[in-house]
Amino acid sequence: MKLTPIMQKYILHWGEMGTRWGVNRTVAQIHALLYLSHEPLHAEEIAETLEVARSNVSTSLRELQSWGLVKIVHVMGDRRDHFESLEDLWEMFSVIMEERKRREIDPTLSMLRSCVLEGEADKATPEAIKKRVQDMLDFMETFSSWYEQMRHIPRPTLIKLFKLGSKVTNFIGKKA
Amino acid sequence: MKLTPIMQKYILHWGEMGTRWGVNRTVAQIHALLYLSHEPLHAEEIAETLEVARSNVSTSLRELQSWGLVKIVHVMGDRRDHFESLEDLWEMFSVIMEERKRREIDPTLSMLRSCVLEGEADKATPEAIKKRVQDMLDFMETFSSWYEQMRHIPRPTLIKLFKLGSKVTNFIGKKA
DNA sequence: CACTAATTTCAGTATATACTGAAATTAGTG
DNA sequence: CACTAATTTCAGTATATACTGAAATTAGTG
Repeated sequence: MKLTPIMQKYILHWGEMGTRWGVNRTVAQIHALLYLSHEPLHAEEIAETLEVARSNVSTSLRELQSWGLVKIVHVMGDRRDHFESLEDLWEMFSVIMEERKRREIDPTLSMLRSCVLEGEADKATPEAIKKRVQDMLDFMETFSSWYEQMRHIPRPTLIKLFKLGSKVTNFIGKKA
Repeated sequence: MKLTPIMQKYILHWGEMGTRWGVNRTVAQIHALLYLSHEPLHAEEIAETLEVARSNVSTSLRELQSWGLVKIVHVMGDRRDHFESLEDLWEMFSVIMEERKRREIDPTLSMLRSCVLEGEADKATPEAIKKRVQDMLDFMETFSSWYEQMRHIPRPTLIKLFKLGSKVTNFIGKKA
């Protein structure tokens, strides 16, 4: 696939951003490329377009699939696997949130809970420090349960809520 | 400072999480240590506690200060700089959001806008692809303006809003 | 303003991660 | 079921980033 300057700019920037979020450059670039592409691409084409090794593409695609951001499709008369990205951005966003929560927030909550638990019997750790741990746990649990509720709201309602922005406070202002 | 097992567990986990979010391990560990500590620490003590080079601590503290997460305080009768972390977690969270937006989202918005702009005169890029770029821009702008509104809501109202969770939809359900 | 403690800078090195290319494996096809 | 295309695995290498320790700088103190 031949990249136009606009596509190049987009993909390079995305790769750059990826690295800042703990996603490797190639993975982010492939995701960007597949998002832009209006048709599924096969691995060979991705490798040529981004000028990276075929094997690198293979690994990166596997990673993207494990996130649920990319899936395999097949094209009639072609035995190669083709890949396409989620295109709905709300969907994409929610998939990323979900995965990051599962991989990062949940383990952190476990860690915090176990710190609090061990803290009860532990006389070596000053109370002030135990309190900090407890505060962090409370904070993250508030957040986590907020998120848990948000993800069950039907998509259209959620979008409405977002577009409403700070106007929601008009309602709760009266109530609370 | 002597780390108890709980503190150690907390700090090591935090360092680990940091790396997944594009923050280097030592920076994240120092932040965790200062958050836990009920009193400001000087650089030497941080270096000893975490068993890293003094110079590394210096650089990392500078980074944390640039984020606004840590600030210098002075202790009577001691000429060394001491450091303490923000302790309010809502504050900490909002500082991190603010910085990440400034460093990552804003530049991405610029990139997307310039892609859309160049797209107008560009005949090489297929319309379908231009549309994807436009969609991404719209999505991120919705998000960004939502965030912009949220950050102007007074802290207590915001906290109320969070604790309310999905119940907010009760209100908008009737309205929208 | 000389002295010393504290801090920062920076070149060099270590470490972690990304990437390559060849070899091995898997899976379609006649 | 032999053949070949497609894909994956993996050891080796390259690259980016983190970290160290010595030297330079800064800034308090008598």
